[in-house]
Amino acid sequence: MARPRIKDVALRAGVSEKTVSNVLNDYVHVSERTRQAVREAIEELGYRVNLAGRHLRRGRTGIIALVVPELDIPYFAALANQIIAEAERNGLTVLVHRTRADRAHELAALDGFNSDFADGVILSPLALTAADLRERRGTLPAVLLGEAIEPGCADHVAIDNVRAAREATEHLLALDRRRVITIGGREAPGPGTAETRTRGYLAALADAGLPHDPAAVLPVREFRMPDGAAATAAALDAGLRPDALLCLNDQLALGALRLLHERGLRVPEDVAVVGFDDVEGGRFSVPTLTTIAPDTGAVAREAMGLLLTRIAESGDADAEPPRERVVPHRLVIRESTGGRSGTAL
Amino acid sequence: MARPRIKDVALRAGVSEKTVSNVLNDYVHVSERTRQAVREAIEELGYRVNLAGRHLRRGRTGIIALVVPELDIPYFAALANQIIAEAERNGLTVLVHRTRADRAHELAALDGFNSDFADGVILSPLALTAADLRERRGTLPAVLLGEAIEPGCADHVAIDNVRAAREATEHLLALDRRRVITIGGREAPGPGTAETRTRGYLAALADAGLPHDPAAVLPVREFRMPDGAAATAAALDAGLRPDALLCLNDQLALGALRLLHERGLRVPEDVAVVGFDDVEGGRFSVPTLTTIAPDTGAVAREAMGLLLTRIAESGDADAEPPRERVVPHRLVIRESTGGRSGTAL
DNA sequence: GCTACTTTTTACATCGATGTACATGGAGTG
DNA sequence: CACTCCATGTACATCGATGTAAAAAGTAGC
Repeated sequence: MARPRIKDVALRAGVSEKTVSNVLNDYVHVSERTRQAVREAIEELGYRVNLAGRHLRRGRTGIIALVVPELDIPYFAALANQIIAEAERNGLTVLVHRTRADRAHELAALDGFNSDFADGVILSPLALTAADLRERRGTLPAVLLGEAIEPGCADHVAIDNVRAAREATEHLLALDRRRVITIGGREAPGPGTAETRTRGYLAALADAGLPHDPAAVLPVREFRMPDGAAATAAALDAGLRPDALLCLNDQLALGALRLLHERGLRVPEDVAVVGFDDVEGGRFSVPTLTTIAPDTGAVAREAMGLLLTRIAESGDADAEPPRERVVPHRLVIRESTGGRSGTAL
Repeated sequence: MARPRIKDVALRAGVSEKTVSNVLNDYVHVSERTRQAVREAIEELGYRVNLAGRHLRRGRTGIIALVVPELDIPYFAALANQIIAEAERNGLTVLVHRTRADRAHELAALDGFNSDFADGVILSPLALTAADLRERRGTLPAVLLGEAIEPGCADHVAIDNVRAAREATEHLLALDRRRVITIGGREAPGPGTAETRTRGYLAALADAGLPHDPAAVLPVREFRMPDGAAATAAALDAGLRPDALLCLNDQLALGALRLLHERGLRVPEDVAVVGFDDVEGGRFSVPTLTTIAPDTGAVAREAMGLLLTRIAESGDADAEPPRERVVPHRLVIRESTGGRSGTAL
């Protein structure tokens, strides 16, 4: 038999369709007797609400879109996992899109182009500009992660990247490293992860009274292992003799570790290495990886919280101004900077 | 102004709503003039179809659900990435759920309980039984990945796990290793990944005329790095003196590599290590990891293909019987079994 | 027993797009 | 020129659930 409709349930329970709907939605003024009867009818028919109908009527889907550059970058995978868990906790479902770090895709995400079903978006942008955000026409509730495009443009959750990079660099300097280079850095104004972390790095150098060599900031195309290895190779081949690498994420760092190994350089004796993100791979690498560990659970929670508020507000003219949430991070010291030779167990 | 409806477009273009709908759906019999007029009106109003309405009317959402144990296991993350890409290519959107390897969650996924929106499901089960599948009442089109629950229960895509494990084991035996143990193995009948791969391992041992020590098959709770490290530690502590490890996925292998390093065992000189999945981490580990590389692109393509066919068929009484697709794999030999010291670049 | 409430239930319109079935009009045919 | 035929366009019902407004049923007070 075809899937039962609310009408079938109503018929069977001997009440009106609206009453069934009321039971489904836990409306208060339904007598216990009726409620029971409806429940039974639902049970007997194996009825389940048709979300299409509900959606059309209510204008909400209970789906949120999560938009990340690529899902096979462990940090984003872990984040997605957390966000899905968090969504589940709130009775929501997560639709995942990837942007491949493409500006057009990111813009489309904000305007809800591919996520027409979504009540809101959590976006991890890499290529958006502040102007993009200001000109944004869509009104889809959105929360940005990571990149701090510009304060006040949209709800935003991230760690304090400048401070984190500064702390990581200070840690390296405290180990008496003096030739610290940055893999994945980009010396430029702007809100990007690369830029903000580079600023933290430069600030730490300046504080320590160390000269700054522009050649020590090595940009990469993507934040993946091959890029980390390639950039490190390029640095060595260019004659830089770093005694420490500040890698702007763990993937870059793991790539760098591998390359240093291939070049016969010992970590941390010859070169110390730090990463960002605290992915699982860095807890089992040889050597294990010192890293800045953001509280991703907090990122997911805050992002979801902000988004839910936005969704609830949507339609209100008196919506709150954009909110900023800074989540905590900490420096986890492991073997790659001389930390205690941790056991994997 | 409120979001425009099809009605507004019709009004503006001076045609009927249906005509607008026809233009939207590329219906053939619309004169070029009318088509243009409608297009302009759409443009001017910034109209976009409301998927809720369309969904209700059509009964299809263009959303498919992808259900995996956890998204932060690199293999599943990579797979998800591929599937999302494949879905995009077909104009579909992917909803992601996690089961945490929980049978109830997996069942719910098959019945579409949390994926009510989805036109179909791609499920990577870990805990389902053949009985579950046979008793399945839901009619949501579904494709299973990986575990070969039982031939003929549902559409299914996987590599030939038995053969793959056999090849990997033969590779180790060809290196004159005689004490090969299996991390993550499970000696039992059944269709699970652990079970099938273990069978391949045992078959290779038998073929080589080697005795089989039940203690050499070490089950794990999860297929993650910590479990690999723990199981390896347990094996060593139990007095096994393996000269090769067949790890049933790369995460286990990477965990094992780390632990072997901690115990001062050299890879591959003292112990050779093989994994499954060919995740990126194994291409940059020290040493790099020999592994069985499934063609995940093919997995994604086949799964999507099967699912689309199923969705197209759904409703037909004369649906095809369950289909099986075996995708190719290959053994990639790297340093952990003495392969050429590959460069990371 | 009647009024004045409140609680419970119902009929109906509605959300937005599209399928059905039919009306229209112009081209082609004998 | 009447007539078929087909391309084009339209009115209306429909998908399934729920908000609105109002009817029906119940309760209390006098």
